[in-house]
Amino acid sequence: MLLRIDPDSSAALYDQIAGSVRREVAAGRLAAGERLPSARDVAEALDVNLHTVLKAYQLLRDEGLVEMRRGRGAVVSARADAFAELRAEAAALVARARTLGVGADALAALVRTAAEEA
Amino acid sequence: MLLRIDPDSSAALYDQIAGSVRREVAAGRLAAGERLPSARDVAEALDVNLHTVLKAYQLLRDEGLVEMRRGRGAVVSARADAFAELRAEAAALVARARTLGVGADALAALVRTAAEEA
DNA sequence: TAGTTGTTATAGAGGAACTATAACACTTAC
DNA sequence: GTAAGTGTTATAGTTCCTCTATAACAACTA
Repeated sequence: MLLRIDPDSSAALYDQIAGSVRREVAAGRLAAGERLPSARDVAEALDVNLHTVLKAYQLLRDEGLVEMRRGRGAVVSARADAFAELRAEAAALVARARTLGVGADALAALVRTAAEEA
Repeated sequence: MLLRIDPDSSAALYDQIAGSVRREVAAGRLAAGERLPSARDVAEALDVNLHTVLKAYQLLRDEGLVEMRRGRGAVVSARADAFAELRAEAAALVARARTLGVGADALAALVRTAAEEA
């Protein structure tokens, strides 16, 4: 489990943390059923407040990627498998966008727009 | 040109406006070379501040979707054609994600993550 | 020349993000 | 049972972004 954040990024810290977890899941380095490091451990490792990590975890929970219960910690949900499956297709779309001169920001916005239409 | 915003949405107003323009472009209702309505007109129509509209336009410029020059207005760039081409593929990815139980937020985040990796 | 456009500057109100501390409820391991 | 570890909730303060408001400026068009 490698979680990275860039304090100079314009993206919110909790978004960066959530993004790190998604990256691990999509890459298959974090499979369904596995347990995430405790929020307190992550907070200490990244030198960030506990609540910031918890907000990231809750965001992932809202997305259905992890399940959380107090006392037990955060566990990657079964939906993670679907997430990993989508990875290759997402990467293909990114590559295709790149050949057309469309950057990451624009593509992500386009996908979000497409999702809102359906 | 139909620009809509939802004041109750959690999304930033300038993001909603930019999203509206992307939607028009992706749907082919706004083609390369066409001119966007002036920021002042949009601001008045949506009952929003001029700067909020300009921030949306500047965001689209950073994405390469429009070109702006003072006195002349904002014009849809040639890259818009590529944008429209990507629309169908983006929609297909969204549909596939939906069958796997992955929502819009999670998918958009995944695409952004995939883009950052490459 | 007159009108329209994006650009830049300044200032303020409101809300979100992040931090900090503390207590609580549930689970696991001993 | 007890202790340690977990997410959950509460409160409060600081900082930063969003949005508004006003004004002037520079480039283009008719």
